[in-house]
Amino acid sequence: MDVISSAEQKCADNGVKLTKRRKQVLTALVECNAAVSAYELTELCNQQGHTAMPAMSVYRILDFLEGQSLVHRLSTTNKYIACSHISCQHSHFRRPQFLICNDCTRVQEVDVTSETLSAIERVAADVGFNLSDKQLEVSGTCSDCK
Amino acid sequence: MDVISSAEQKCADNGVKLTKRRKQVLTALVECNAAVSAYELTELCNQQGHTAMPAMSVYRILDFLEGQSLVHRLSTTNKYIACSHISCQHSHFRRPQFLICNDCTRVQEVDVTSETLSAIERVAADVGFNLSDKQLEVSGTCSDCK
DNA sequence: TCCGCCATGATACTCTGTATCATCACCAGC
DNA sequence: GCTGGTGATGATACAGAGTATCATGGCGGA
Repeated sequence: MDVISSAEQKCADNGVKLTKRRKQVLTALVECNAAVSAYELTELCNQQGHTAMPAMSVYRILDFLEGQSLVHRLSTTNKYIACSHISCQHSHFRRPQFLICNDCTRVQEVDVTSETLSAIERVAADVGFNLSDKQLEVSGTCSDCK
Repeated sequence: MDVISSAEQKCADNGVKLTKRRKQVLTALVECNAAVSAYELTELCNQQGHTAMPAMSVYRILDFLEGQSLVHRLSTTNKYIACSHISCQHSHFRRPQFLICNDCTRVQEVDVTSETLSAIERVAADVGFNLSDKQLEVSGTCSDCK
């Protein structure tokens, strides 16, 4: 079962539809296999595109896909990547951690270990801070680039 | 010794100057005691302002101040805060961790514990990733807002 | 078939950040 | 004091990112 079919299934389970346009955006993002900005993604869609994809739609569709946990938004770089776990039964109850390569912009999605999380929570708790559910983003150099 | 004088001293030690304009920006940022965008800061400067402060200058000056570790840039929100340690002898050899309150936008700057850092490094190393020197930013709710 | 709802199209706008060149202030050397 | 160089600032224009708003289109249910 390919990625898009899995995504379609997940949407159906949630009672929403993965329309043609949404598929087109998700497909482009999956295929480019990197973190891209909304405008870069617009361009990608338009390259393979039959009908023009306006940037406005890409933003809306990315919001939708993010809500379905099919894509992730990296707030440090304002870019988007396809979730690594579309085809599996992985749930996002643990906060994801993104390793962003400074050289090739490739992004690796890993799970934060409970060890990491509790270490961060402890530091936060010391100053009376409650963590919300946001993800962790750290940058560095990936195995290919070093 | 007040914050601005300390900042001036640190700049002098590095052989650079904290000019009148730079002081003005730093003062505004210290006084507002929150994370603000470059344009918000521009407005703040212009409110108390004698002579108009162009946004362009604020960007340049923020770059400068960041280079001197007098301010920090939060990349998840594209905002800036004054460093909490201007008046003390704190060095930034450890990576700072920022706790960002979703409600009041107040930001708490704490040191990453070596425990946290090594936990994250271990996860990264598992997938062949070398961390660079960037800071950690997590969001949540501060003690005043909960 | 008609209506309503949601997705998409289209346009305009704001906010953020950068590039570029002109001007100014300050210091060194004469 | 004058002059020239250097770094800081001023001013303008532009590129990029994201939002607001209203119009249009397609699909399912009554």
